[in-house]
Amino acid sequence: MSDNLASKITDSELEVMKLLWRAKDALPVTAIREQLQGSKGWEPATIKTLISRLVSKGAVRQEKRNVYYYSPVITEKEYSSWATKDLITRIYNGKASELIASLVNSNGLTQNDIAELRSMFKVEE
Amino acid sequence: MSDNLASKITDSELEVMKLLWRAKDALPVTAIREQLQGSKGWEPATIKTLISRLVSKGAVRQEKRNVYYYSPVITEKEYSSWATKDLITRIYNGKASELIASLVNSNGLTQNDIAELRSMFKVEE
DNA sequence: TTGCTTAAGCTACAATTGTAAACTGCAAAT
DNA sequence: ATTTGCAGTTTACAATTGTAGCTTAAGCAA
Repeated sequence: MSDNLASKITDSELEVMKLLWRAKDALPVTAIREQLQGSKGWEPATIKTLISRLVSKGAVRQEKRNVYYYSPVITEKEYSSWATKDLITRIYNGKASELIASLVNSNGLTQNDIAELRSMFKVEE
Repeated sequence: MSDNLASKITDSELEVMKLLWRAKDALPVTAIREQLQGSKGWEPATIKTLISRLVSKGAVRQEKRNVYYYSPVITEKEYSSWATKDLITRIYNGKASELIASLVNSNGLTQNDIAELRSMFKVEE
């Protein structure tokens, strides 16, 4: 994912992306609005603006049916791994291990996380 | 660290913070400028603006001597662990283990990182 | 067919951010 | 004593972001 896409997804826009990622198929504005109006308290116009901006940024694709249907161009995995790498670059000198060390040392991990990680790094491969 | 401090440190400001974190003692503008003008190509005025903004945000403290000396109020560790938690909250559903899983699946880890993690999560406590 | 609803597009506007110039006052050099 | 330069302060200005209204056109209800 080029810096031109993900790097420009803002916080508000990310809420729209999350919704689209959850949806299995393309959604019309109506559906997007229904979900965000409640959870975010945004006006319809606000939601339309966010969608438009995502389309111009190339993060969301629109297909014309009766009405436009929107779906994500970049996947959630692409985005989140990009965001993680970006964090590592910006504040951990590019070293993932520093990120993890920081998590461990700052009590950023719950017992549950630790348990999961343990099984994750047990004996596989 | 409250959301009011770290959350508002912007990318440009972060460059100033990094410099102050590296310095053992408080620095006068002169010293800050010297280092950032070269590496960043910023005009003196720009650097002064960034410092002022950091001071108003409470991220940097100034002490009057002959001239003001600046030093960080929040530590690098505080900031980076805050930024990490913020990332986890925003895009990993609050679960650190999802962050790490993403790192693993997107080849964000070197062999070395993996080895470290394995010993980190093997048999302790 | 005629107006009502609403999608889509365009415009708005304040706050923040990146970047910097202008101004002001003190301190050092002459 | 004056001048000059630079620290500190104030102001600027465009781009981005958060938030939203206005306008236009088209489909649907009456």
